Amino acid sequence: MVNRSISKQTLLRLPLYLNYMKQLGENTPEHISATTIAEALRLNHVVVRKDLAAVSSAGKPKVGYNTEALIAELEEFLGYNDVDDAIIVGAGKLGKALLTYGGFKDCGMNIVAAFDIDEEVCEEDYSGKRILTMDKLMDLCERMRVRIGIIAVPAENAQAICNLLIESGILAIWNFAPVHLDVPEGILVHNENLAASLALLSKQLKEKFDANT
Amino acid sequence: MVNRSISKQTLLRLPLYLNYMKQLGENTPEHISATTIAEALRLNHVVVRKDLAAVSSAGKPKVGYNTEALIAELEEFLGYNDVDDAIIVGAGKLGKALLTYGGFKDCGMNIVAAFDIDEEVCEEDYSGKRILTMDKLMDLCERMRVRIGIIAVPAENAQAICNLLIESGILAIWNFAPVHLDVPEGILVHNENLAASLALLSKQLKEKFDANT
DNA sequence: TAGATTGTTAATCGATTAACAATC
DNA sequence: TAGATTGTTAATCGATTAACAATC
Repeated sequence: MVNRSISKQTLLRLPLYLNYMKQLGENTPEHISATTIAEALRLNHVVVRKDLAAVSSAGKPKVGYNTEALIAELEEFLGYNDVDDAIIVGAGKLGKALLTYGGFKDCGMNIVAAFDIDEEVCEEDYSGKRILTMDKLMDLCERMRVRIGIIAVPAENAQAICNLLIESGILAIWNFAPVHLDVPEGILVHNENLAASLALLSKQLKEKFDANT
Repeated sequence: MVNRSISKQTLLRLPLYLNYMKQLGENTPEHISATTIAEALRLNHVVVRKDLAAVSSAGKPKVGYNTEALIAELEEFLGYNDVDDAIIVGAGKLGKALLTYGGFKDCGMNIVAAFDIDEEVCEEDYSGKRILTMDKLMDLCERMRVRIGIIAVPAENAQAICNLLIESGILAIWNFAPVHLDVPEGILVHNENLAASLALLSKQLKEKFDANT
């Protein structure tokens, strides 16, 4: 398996392949070909083949890939096997939803706790996860060496929280606030603007209909 | 303003420009240049200039763009001015969080209601939004001509809900379940795999450190 | 006028697609 | 052996970057 120069697009497609194979359930064949996956996901078969070749070296002509082995290789490659911790700041509805979402575990992600300024919501127990007051944030991050922070606070507070996270040793930020965060060199930021995503879908739908008229 | 052939990448960057300008608050200058935006967002200035040129024609050499006018043009272009309706299926934590999230309004999106099989959570009132039983879904979609559906149900049920939505006249689906949805030709699907997104961030962080050692 | 900025045209880069060779 | 499939090499396409002309 050669790791170098996997394109961003490939990285985004790999989880799709994984999902598809995992969802086969009882219909899981012992072997699966790039063409089969491509057809199911409506992708070009050469794209899928190249993506898989970047991750696995176990493809056999005529046979394809051993499904189980390919799933394992994808999970390994995507880092789903070594668990990584993250914390959430902002225990509003979105923060709580993320805190208790069960799906992160399958991807090797563990949400340690959430933090909120509102003392009311704090110390509650959410399916085993705790919501703590802000003053405990820095200490916990340092003690547990948490490197990933999730920002689920209102836009107005996002930059201040971002600064605090960085001060606490956080190196990567998943930002749900619809603001651009100003961070020092070397800090990773991934913006997740849910409203803009939905609006984009709406725009694409409108355009499709305009094109047909 | 010429609309044709706006690239996917441009479409994803436009909301960033909009966010940036909206966040300036009291510091909002009367005019703003592509270079200024590019520096703040750490993008190449030619990229920003081209993106803006695709949306606006009001840029003046030496002066730049009128900030207010540019904001208005971006909002208009992204369709934030004409309101579009959407419904949510699945009123778990994520569904409820989306149902009551205030940020959709700014992007011209209106969540009409959520639906759930669990009668317990139904008929509750969430900041003016209602959670209804599944049997009311088809009728409401048809009556209000809702074209956008949001899937926030467990992965196992996502395909069945997807089929129901399409039967109800839904044309675009925002899918939060980590499954590939099989849809007929012409139905738009945007997959939002939150767990995979976070895991990708974790992987990128790991890789960065590996590269430095 | 000079300089900053827009906007356009050409060059480069990267990703996708096509064609083909290798192999079980 | 023949055919399906992998994997590789070349061609195409699209997006980014660079260079430059236009203009307020």
